[in-house]
Amino acid sequence: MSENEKLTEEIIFEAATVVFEEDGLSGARMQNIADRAGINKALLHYYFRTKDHLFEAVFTKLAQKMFMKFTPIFEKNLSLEDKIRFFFREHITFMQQNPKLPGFIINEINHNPQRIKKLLRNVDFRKLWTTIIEQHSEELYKYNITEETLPQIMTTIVSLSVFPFAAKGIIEVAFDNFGIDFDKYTEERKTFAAEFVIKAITK
Amino acid sequence: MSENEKLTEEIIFEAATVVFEEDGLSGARMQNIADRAGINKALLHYYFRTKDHLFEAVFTKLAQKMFMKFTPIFEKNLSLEDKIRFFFREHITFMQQNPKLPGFIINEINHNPQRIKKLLRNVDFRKLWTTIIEQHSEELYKYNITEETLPQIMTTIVSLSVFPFAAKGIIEVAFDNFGIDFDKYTEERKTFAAEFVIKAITK
DNA sequence: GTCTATAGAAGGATAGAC
DNA sequence: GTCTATCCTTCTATAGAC
Repeated sequence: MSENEKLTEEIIFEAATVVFEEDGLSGARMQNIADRAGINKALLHYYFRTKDHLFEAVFTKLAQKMFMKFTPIFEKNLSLEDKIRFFFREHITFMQQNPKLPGFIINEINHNPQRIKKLLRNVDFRKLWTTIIEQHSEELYKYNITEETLPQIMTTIVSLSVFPFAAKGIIEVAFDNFGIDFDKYTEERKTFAAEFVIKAITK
Repeated sequence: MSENEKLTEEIIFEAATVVFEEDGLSGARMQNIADRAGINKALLHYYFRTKDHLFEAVFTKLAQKMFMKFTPIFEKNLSLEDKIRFFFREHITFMQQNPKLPGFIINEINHNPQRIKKLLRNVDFRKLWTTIIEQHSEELYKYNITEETLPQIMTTIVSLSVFPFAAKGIIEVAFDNFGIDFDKYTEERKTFAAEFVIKAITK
């Protein structure tokens, strides 16, 4: 694979990323991707054979990028409260840089749940949870967290972080009426969401 | 308009609702809608002229259905805490019956923000908020709610309610690993989310 | 490896019979 | 009001020259 070939493939991939994120699989047009990459439509097929192949490559890369952002939680040597603060700060910062990613991934998975099954089949969620429990066993008595409330709390944390970006289109319009700026809102959300959760789970 | 015409139009509308909710505007096929309605493709055009017209009708109806669920909050004569409980109970119940609606609306608005502007242009958000403030002025000293934290709290409440349904595809797969049932989870969420918010905002 | 030209399929829309 | 047949555009994909 020559230097030049590598380059072209990457240019196509990046153009495809933008177009798929914007329009989704069914709404995206190969012509649009070719135009954005500054090359011919036929070249797309030369490098990626079909639209589905190209989409699959883009989706896998983006989904991994998104989900990888969750893993530092299981590694960091921080108190539970600082982990919550760390998560919201890092995750929201990431989405500020990729605001269309949450909506894109959620939508494509809803349209084709198989995609996520394939992607997450190697992830042992239970083991991750055991890790968390063991890391924080000594401080857990302080919080309203049990085996039963865990799913609620986990989804709550993700909801608070991801939803504003997934529903960006609606929220921006609603905020218009209050004269609120979306970027300022997401910046404030990093600390608001963290303290909100900590307050709620502290006994 | 005869009785029969009314009926056909409704059958088409309902078929279109199912297909658009499932596949989105760009993914939906007129043939698919016709098949589901048990009629011919040409009839779709007879009643709704174009695919866009048909979609517009369906989207408007569904979006109104969704947003109407927020309004009782401003009417009910309940304490603030009971309003929060009422909201989660009613709103989640509604989405249990329409689980694909949140993802559909969010996605279509992200693809075309104009849609929601048109729909919400008559809603005076500021007036609604003033109403809330006035209704609960005497009890507000109990809570960590100010003009500045209001947008955060409002979006937090909606996030906790809507996100699990918008991201249903992902959450169900993640829950598989824990042996958790999505329906049981959403049922529990009605009270969990309410108490979580109340705990967090109470001084 | 990259282009032009075009095949071939799919899907939205319409004409016209009944 | 409903159907069959078909038009016409759009889009994915490929053939073939360079």
